[in-house]
Amino acid sequence: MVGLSSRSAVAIHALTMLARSDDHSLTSAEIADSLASNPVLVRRILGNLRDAGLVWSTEGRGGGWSLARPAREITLHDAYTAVEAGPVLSRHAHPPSDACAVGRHMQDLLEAEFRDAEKAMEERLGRTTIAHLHRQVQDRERELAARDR
Amino acid sequence: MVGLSSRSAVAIHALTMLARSDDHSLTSAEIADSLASNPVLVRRILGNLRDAGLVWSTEGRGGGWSLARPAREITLHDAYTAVEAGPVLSRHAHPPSDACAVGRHMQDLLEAEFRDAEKAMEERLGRTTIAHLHRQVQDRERELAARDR
DNA sequence: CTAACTGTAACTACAACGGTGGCAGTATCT
DNA sequence: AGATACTGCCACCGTTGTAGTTACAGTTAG
Repeated sequence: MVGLSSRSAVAIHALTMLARSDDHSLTSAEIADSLASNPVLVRRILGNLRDAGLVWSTEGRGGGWSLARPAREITLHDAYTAVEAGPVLSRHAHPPSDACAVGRHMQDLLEAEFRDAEKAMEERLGRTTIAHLHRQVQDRERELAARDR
Repeated sequence: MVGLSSRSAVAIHALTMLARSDDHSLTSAEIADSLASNPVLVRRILGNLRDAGLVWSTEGRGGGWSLARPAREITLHDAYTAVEAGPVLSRHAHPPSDACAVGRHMQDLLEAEFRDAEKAMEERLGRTTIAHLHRQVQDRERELAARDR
């Protein structure tokens, strides 16, 4: 029931913020503010994104984070795989009994099924880019501005 | 990284065992043996499957568990939804800041994306039935028997 | 009435999570 | 030089969900 960590959500949120300000870098504190979280957590996750080549950071005063490539070339799947290590559907906690015909084969069979299912999910995540989310945010902001006029 | 619980794996494993012995019921102890687990855990999970109408149980001596409908009418998705409550991709831990344009909309946008992705996964799980897994187990057993001849 | 089951509650040990504080390293500004 | 503002990293905390276990009440068949 607990689901996976919320790291993907944080990563995608941060990437969208970086896409929004592509002319200047953002600090982990600024991103943490938007997330109502704290800078260390943000740096942990953005560190993963950097290892995956999605963003880069500069140290020292005036430092911060920027996208390493155009937002339209970063998918949600990229963010997901960068920060979320394990499988989504978890397998048997122990290997089942070898004395049972079902036990002998179920692990293999489930592995194949679960992998396919996860692949379907990841494939769907790969269809949306950060640029797409960024544009949606802009559209919604424009809509709000028009309503207030 | 931790992924979801292994309840789906247990549920599918148990359902396949029940499909295999559709003329007699199985006890939670027998199923637990095959899983190298323990009966209480099995009863917990099969209880969920019963609530979902996938299996039924009889109490008392000679009691046990049976499928409530044909194995070809039970998909992995049925098992999954019966035992796994929460979302697979987890959302923001907190609502983001309302003071940030990205924060204002990201939760909604992510919800839509993640829901689509989860749907893709569930749709794939819905394509495989317990009967299918059962047949695969039989095939593999036949293959093993042929090899030993 | 005893044996063999389900059903459920209570408990343990453990792992991962979000979150926090501290501090070394690094770059910029004055 | 020295202060300032960042990243990077480590160690720790409290909370939560997990698998697993014990215990026991309820139910049915022999």
